[in-house]
Formats: sequence, structure tokens, C-alpha cells
Amino acid sequence: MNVKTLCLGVLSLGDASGYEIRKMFEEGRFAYFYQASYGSIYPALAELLKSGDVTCTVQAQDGRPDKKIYAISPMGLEAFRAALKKNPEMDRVRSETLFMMFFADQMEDDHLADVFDAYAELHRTIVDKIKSLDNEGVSRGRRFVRGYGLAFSEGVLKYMDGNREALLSAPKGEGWRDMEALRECLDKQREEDQ
Amino acid sequence: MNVKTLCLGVLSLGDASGYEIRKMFEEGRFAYFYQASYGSIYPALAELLKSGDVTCTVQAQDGRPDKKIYAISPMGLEAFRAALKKNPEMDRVRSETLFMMFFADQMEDDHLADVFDAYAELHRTIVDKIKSLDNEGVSRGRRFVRGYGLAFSEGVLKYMDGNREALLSAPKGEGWRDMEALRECLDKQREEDQ
DNA sequence: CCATTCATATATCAGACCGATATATGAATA
DNA sequence: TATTCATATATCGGTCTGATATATGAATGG
Repeated sequence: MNVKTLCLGVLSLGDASGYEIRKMFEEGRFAYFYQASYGSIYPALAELLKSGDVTCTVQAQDGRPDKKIYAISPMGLEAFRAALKKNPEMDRVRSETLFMMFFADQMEDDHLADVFDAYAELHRTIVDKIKSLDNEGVSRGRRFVRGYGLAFSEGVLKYMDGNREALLSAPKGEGWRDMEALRECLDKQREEDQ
Repeated sequence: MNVKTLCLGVLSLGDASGYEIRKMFEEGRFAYFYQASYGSIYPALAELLKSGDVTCTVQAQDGRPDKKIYAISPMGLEAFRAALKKNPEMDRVRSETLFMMFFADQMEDDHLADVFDAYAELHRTIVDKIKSLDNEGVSRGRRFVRGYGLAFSEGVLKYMDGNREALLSAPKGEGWRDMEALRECLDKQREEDQ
């Protein structure tokens, strides 16, 4: 599912500018489960315009650059519907926080606690945000992804709150090595190589 | 956190080949919260070798290509530790399933049910897999990310199981448009433009 | 009151990453 | 026996990102 399909999805709900589309993916309603940046959105819109999948009108603004409003075309809607008929690819997650915490034993205790607490706070913020949303007149698909997001953040938050001390106070485990042991290892290897 | 840092993280736990590193990210212990492919791993290892952050030994194998085993160096371990001292970037998630389900009203009912059920089954598989793991002798960081993953999948699975019928049977909402209404809209716009 | 930062707008481009592909083996499956 | 998968090494064209550029006004801080 490339960025052109993402843009068609957005436009299937209503006309929007490139700036607005980016905002939805980086800060708005899609931000929790998909991202797209200016670097891919504007080229995608240009190609969609070229292929006839979208149309574009320019709005002059007072004291601001002109605004380009994109609208999906029947051809574009058909292309989007075709994409919805496919089987989705596997989710792809990149969490620097979880990756770092996997190496908790190699982190400084204070920093580990900071990273942990910031992540918990982020989930708290997400829970509060989703709970404050009004679901009246909202499509079932949108309600579902909100509920999914709420269940996800509440679930991990509960786990984190209940395991904070267990993690931060646990003894450092096996399988990691400190600097001295590694240097000895490499020194010995260098001697053997000579 | 680029792929070189990811590789250093892996090698801080033990020596590994490029093939093994890729397996850990695409199928193994990191797959749920980070990915890296051959296309980025091999170039990253080459650069780490060049910069002295890793060392490499070649193992001949019977009837198979030679195996290159990479080991982290003291310099590399220092670089990884420096990375762990930083604040992590925001998580980035790309979920084609959630994006598609956001547009549930535009999906065919049978396909919507198929995608939903496949996603629920995936989470069930994750729950079973994590529950079957033996946590004895496992580092606290690793235990934490397992617990986090379990809480996440259990939480969303419970939500999905409890909301399946509500989603699949809900009436199609507002805010979307069918093909005919859109065509009318565009026809009218075209008339106005002439 | 002025400088800085943020928001609203349009874009581009160098660099990072991916997935398909290539090559070379053996093992498993139909 | 042919096909597919696993174990190994890589590369490269295509996609995407994030920083940057330009052009405005609004908000904030000194």
C-alpha cells in the first residue's frame, strides 16, 4: 500500500490539500497506525493528478500562498476500492523505545527509568485523548480503530504500571558483557592471531 | 536509530552473521517491534567493519557458502552505549490492516470479515507464542518487551473478540460517498467549469 | 516593540531503507 | 525428479523520509 493509495483513501472521505493530508498522517487521525511525509505526499499527488485519479483546484488565500485542493475522481475511487479488495501486508513497527528497553541491562538506571516513564506517559496521553473523542456520527471503521488504539494503550499501560518496579529493580541478567571482559576477549584473540 | 546501531545492539549480546541478524529482525526476537532487511544490514555491517566498530571472521562450511561471523569491538560497544543514552524517537507504525479497516464502509462485507478474522488470528498466534516462551535466565529487558507484547496482543484481542459483531453488523456510516453520488458531483462541476 | 518560533502553504532532494533479485549450496516436499 | 524452502553471501532500482527552501501570518518571549 503505497502513498498514492493512502492519499486516495484520505480523499475518498473528502477533499484536502497536501498540507492537510500530511497533518492527518503525522499528527491526526491516522498517526497512530500509519505515517506519510511531505516528501512522499506531494510527488504522489502529482502522479495521481497526471493519471487522472484526482483533480485539483487552486484557492487563492489572503496573505498566504495559494492552496491546492485535491478531489478524488471516479477512476481514483475505483483504484482505491481495488486496493481495499487486496489482503493487507503484515504490520511494520519501529519502536526505538522497546528496542532500547530490550537492552535494559546496558542502560544507565536513571535513564532507563526516564525512558520507561516517558513511554508510560505517552500511553496515558493516548488513552486520555481517545477517551475524550466524541464518537457520535463517526463511521464504524473509525470507531473500530479508536477502540483498538484504546485497548492497546490501556493494555500496555496496565502492564507497565504493574511491572515498573519489577523491571527497574531487577538484577542485571546474563548474556551481556561489560567493557573489560570484552577487551580481554579481544586482546586474547589478537594474541592468537599473531 | 539507524541500522548500524541495531546491528551493534544485536552483536552486543553475541556474535552473529548477517543472515542471523536479519532473521532476528524479520522473524525472531525483535520482529514485533523493529525490522531490518538484507538491503540495509549488509551495507551497515560493511560500514561498521570499516569504522572498526565490529570485527569479522570467516568460517568455511561444508557444501555451503562461507559464513561471516561479526563481533562487536570495544569501540562499537561504546558507540552502542552512547546510542542508549539518547532519548528514543517516537514509535512509527505502519498497519495496512488498521488503515483498511478505517475504511470499513467502503470494503466488501465478506472481505472485511476475512481481514478482521485474520488480524485476530495473528494476535492469537502472538499470544500463544509469547506464552509458550520460557523466561528462565532471560534478561529483564527481554522479559519486559515480551510482557509488553503479550499485554498488547491480549488487550486488542479481547477488544476485537468483544466487538466483532458490532463492527461487522453496524450500518454504514456517514462521511463516505458511493460512486454514483461522486460522479454526479463531478459532472456538475464539469458543467460549471464550461 | 522586535526577534524568534510556530502555523499555514507549496515543494525538492540527498540519504536511508526495502524487497526483489542474483549466486551458491543442501534439505524438504510434492 | 522437480519445486520449494533453508542457509549463506550480496546488490540495486525504487520508495520514503526529513531537512531544507520559499512565502506568508500568528503567537510567544525578552
